[in-house]
Amino acid sequence: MDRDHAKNGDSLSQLPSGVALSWGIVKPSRRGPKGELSIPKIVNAAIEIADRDGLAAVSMSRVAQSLGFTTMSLYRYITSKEDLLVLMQDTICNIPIPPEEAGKPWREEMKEYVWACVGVFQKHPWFGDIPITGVPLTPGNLLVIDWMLRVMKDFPLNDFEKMSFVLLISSYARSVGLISRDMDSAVRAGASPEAFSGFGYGDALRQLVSPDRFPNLHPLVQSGAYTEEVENPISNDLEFGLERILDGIEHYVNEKQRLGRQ
Amino acid sequence: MDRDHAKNGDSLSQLPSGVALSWGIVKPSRRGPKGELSIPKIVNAAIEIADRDGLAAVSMSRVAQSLGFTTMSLYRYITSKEDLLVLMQDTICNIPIPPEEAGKPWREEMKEYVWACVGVFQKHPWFGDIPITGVPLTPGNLLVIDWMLRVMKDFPLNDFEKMSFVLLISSYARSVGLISRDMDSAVRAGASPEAFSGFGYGDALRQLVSPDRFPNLHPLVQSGAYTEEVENPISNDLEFGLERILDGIEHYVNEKQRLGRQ
DNA sequence: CTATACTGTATATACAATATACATTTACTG
DNA sequence: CAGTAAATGTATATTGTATATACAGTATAG
Repeated sequence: MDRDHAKNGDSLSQLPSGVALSWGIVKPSRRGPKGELSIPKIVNAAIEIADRDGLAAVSMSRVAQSLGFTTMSLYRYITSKEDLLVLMQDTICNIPIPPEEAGKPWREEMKEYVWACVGVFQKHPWFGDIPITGVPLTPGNLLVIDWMLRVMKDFPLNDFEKMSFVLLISSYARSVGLISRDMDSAVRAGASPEAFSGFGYGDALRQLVSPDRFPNLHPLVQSGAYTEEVENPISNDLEFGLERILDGIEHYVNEKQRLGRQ
Repeated sequence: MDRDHAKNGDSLSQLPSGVALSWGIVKPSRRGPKGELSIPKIVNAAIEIADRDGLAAVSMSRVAQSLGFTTMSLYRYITSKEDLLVLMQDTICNIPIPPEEAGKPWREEMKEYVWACVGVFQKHPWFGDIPITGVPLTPGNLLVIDWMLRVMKDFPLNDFEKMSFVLLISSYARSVGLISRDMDSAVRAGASPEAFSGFGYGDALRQLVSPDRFPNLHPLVQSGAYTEEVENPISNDLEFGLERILDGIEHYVNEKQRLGRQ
């Protein structure tokens, strides 16, 4: 038991400090004044600033200032700015997970997941600016993975196949989220009345993308299809890609089931 | 023609300055001393630094220093650090594109593309740290898109469907590239002999991921499948996902062809 | 030849993250 | 209850960042 305890303490303390904080691992303080600040207060203040002015606006001094404290006071709660970013990320990823429902089609639920992720990107455009450092380790992220595993509970697949699908879907969700976000911000920026037809870089590309150097891209640039100057609402575009991925998953599961039966 | 000229200048100069530079758009200097520096020299120096010490190590002063010039000299060639990042990105994306080959299966070629992208991430791990600001606009990126359109030349699809597929494949390539990169760096970091079995965060997660809060993830964490402590080489994992996407594309193309024939 | 435009540089500004030392406040221990 | 240990928030300083500005030198066009 002693060894167990030591081992436990060790393996937990080997976690990146931000990850440890996200799990609520803090050494309890027995003496000294009660902290006036708190990690949630700091994280929420940072999120508010990022929502309003972007991730670049989140500096330790700005966060502290918005709370009425000095810059260095924050370092009594987190060890570095990196911690803060981890905590911000985990906080906004904590989306409500729909309760298990008996006959719900798995395709619907995976779509629900992707659009929920996109929603996070739209609510918090800075989300995509936080670099991914590795495998998800924080509780908010893991709850979402747990959800996706629940969806695939009855698939005739092993754990690794399921994890591959989680990876596939979540990668696509991130991509879609980033694109949606950029689209949103472009719309917000180009909402001025005259900026409609000549907006974007279509004209410039039409000069630069020559038919000899870019034989296959050239017609798409000329027609304006590349720069989306013509119909084709992007939401359909992203849904379209998702349907292809789900088709691919479905095909694999069916094939596996077929092989299992015979 | 006058108006044309004016319009041309306008639309080109509306491009982000880094993008303009990537197309070689610079106002030619007629007087004054010849520049000792040049954009390629600056960009290559920056790439070297990033390759060696990561993107964070690329500062204007460090780049200038490595070239034997002062920080501010760089601003005679680029307008901001953002330009430099755009140029770095475009430079390393300029991968050799295989010549068109008659009977080559499209699936093979798409895989070739994805692994080529992954190669870029492995050669230049900082690639994934450069945020994507929007639609690709620089020549290196567009050449790759041209390649993918070439692969789909004979697909019975319209331009938008093809662009959707380009988006789908390139998004996945980026995801795979990021993961491969992180894997590589983890291997490099954990290559020390004792770091094999206890390496990573498996032990910590086994304590934190409780069966009641994470009913579906719990068994994967316990078995070590989640933290990859057990077999399952990730290269197969990523190939696996790609095959699913290609299955989804194939399924769609077949369906479309079938509908077209009847 | 000279005015012009361009080069590289020196200096300065305004931030950034964070290390360190300190006064203050609290609560556990004897 | 007293005293000590620990924790908090702050002030200050260090180092590093991007970049604005002004300037001295240089090569070219007229």
